[in-house]
Amino acid sequence: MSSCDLCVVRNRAICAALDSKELEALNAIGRTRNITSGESLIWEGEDSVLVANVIEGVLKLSTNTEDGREQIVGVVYPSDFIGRPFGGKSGHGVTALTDAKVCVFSRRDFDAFSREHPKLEHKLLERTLGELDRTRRWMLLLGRKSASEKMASFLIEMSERLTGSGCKVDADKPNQRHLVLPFSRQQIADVLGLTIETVSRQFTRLKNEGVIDLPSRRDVTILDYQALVAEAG
Amino acid sequence: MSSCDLCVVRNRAICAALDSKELEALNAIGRTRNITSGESLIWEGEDSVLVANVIEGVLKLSTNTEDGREQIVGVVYPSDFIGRPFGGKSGHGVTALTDAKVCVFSRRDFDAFSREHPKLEHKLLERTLGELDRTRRWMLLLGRKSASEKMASFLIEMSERLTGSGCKVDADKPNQRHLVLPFSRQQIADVLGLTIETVSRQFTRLKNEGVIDLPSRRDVTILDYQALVAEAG
DNA sequence: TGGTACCCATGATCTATGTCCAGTTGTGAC
DNA sequence: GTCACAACTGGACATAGATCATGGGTACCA
Repeated sequence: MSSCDLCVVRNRAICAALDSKELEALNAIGRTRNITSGESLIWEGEDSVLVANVIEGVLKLSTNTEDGREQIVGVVYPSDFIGRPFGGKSGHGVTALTDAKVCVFSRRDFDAFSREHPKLEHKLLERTLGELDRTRRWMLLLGRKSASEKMASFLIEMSERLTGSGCKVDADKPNQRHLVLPFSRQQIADVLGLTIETVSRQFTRLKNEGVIDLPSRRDVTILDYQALVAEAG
Repeated sequence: MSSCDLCVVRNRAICAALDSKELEALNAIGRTRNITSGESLIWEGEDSVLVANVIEGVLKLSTNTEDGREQIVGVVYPSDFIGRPFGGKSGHGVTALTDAKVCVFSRRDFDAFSREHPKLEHKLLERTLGELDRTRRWMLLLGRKSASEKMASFLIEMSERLTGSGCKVDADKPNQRHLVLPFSRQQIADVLGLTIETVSRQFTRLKNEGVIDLPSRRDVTILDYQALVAEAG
């Protein structure tokens, strides 16, 4: 029995394209790896040497200007794919925001394997097209939205992406939900293209307006989801 | 002889993955279409019904907020691929910036064809991965760069993308190059997440500093490429 | 050759957000 | 417990870029 049979993302990651025999072959060239919060798996600008599937945890993709400003260009969750297949350099670093578990492959091995398995490549293509859509939507936010619109959009996105892992919707209160952010205030600022102070002020404003509650630094209770949707623009 | 044999992007578009027999089959489900400047091929939010290859011209991909602010999320050139294969809605409109010629396919037909031709899907995957890299790089610009850095980055990107079609490098003057922009001032603003006034002021500043010259509204002569690189941050 | 409509440049203001800094809260070590 | 450090909040002020307003080019059409 291959260890993949026990994998929690077996049916959601790109591996879902493979039958058990193929999966065994893929498993033979990969290995699982644990990463602690804050640790990097890939660095910006280095040659692409490895790719991976996320099994557990949340990781950020980020780029920096030479003088140290940072922009988070993507966030990946369990079952998401990481890395740049088919050559080239990695345009962004990949760093764990929480403790994480990933299934890593040498990029060369993975490239060769995927070229022989069109169903896998097809899954990867669908996933990449989806990621491109999501990224382009985020460009509208970065280029054209105000700080308050950015914050509202961020909280909505978080409540959608964290469903199941860090976000619970109570059947009694459909307009209300609770989430545990995998981000510090600075990281939220780096996602939204704002400063930490602006993010902090937006949080307190939303709290004062009764739209959210902040039980602790990493916890957010959305009290009025519709108000957020209206504010997201 | 299929009409593809005469196609100028035959060896650069995703079609390059196909042999002449396969190409004939693809050609049978596609047709060329001329688009005049300003005309749209795909509208934001509509179901994805067609995909296409660009043969001639330049087109923009853009999204809008409900109250009319626009962000250009991508620009496509000859040999680039347009549209969203494998279902879903189009997240952005596609509009010609110049007169253009494209090779269009029904999305359903194309989906079916590509699933039967892994080499085509592979090309499409490589192209999509490249586009995702480029898009993520642009996020750093939108989220973290100043107006002057944005303008410098824009002019550099233009001089790179237009090489061959609208940009000439003179061997005598390697630090100098000429380009014909496919954008109005407003469209440049929509690419950079700025207003038209800021774009205009940046142009005159760069001109006054001797970094560029502006022979006409759509023409830019870069006089000091290195200065632009330094300013792009 | 004059009209008209768009596109662009530029000056004068305004304001959202950045910057700087001081104070507070939470957390983990010993 | 308390010490030390990092994360966060919030006030005061500065400013890049937006907004508003005007006038000049340039192309197109009659």
